[in-house]
Amino acid sequence: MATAAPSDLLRSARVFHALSDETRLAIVDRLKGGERCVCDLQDLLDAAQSRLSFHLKTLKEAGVVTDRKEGRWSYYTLVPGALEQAVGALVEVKESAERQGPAGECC
Amino acid sequence: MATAAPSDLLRSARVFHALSDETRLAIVDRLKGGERCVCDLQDLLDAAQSRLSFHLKTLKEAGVVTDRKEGRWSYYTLVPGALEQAVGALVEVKESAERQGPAGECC
DNA sequence: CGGATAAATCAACATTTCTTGATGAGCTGA
DNA sequence: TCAGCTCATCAAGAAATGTTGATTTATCCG
Repeated sequence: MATAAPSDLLRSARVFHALSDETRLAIVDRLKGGERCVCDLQDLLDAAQSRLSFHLKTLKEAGVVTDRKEGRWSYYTLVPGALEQAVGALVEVKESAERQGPAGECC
Repeated sequence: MATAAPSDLLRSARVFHALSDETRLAIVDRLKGGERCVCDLQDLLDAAQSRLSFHLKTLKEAGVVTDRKEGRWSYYTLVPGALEQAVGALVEVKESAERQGPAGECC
């Protein structure tokens, strides 16, 4: 119910943005099964290599995934704890929506 | 763990996109306190009227909020149930990230 | 060494998204 | 009826985003 701090909103917005693209959501969905290399994702998602690289970079910058190099491969995984805040914010909104006591008068 | 159906991803992506903007997230945050008219949000967020209208439309199209007209005012509220799916998807990813059993070999 | 492979990066382009200021539509109250 | 208010919509422009097809870097193996 209390309104969130602006910096929290900003951080959540970043995560939501990372998840706002269908391709990225598909990537994340695959990573639920564990670590994957880019070439693997390429096959699974039937996406061009540079396209995948672009989206992985976006996810990484949002802190949702990390990578690890091994030989000529890059492996990506979900970052534990990355979604804490976003989940919290989302659940709060969801619960408020369900409470829906017609609230604070206005105008 | 099971990978999500494409249509689910698409729907979640729509919601995440709605929440991927700081202004919209601030709007939603205000609506947690209950129904608000546009003019009220305008004051609370210090945002130009047409800008607010634009973002409210985006949120409405994503199914996150609805509006109700009364006289010359429009009141917006959170839609109960709108976030079910997105919360579910997000929580699944979060939990997978925490399980992080180094999974299915690759390449 | 030299060819092949994995993946990041770049350049160019199209598309989408956001912002601002103006205009228009509907309601209200004097 | 008319002035004023709330709000949606439009038009124009700026900025961000996503796609594609090179090119580049690093690694591996023959």
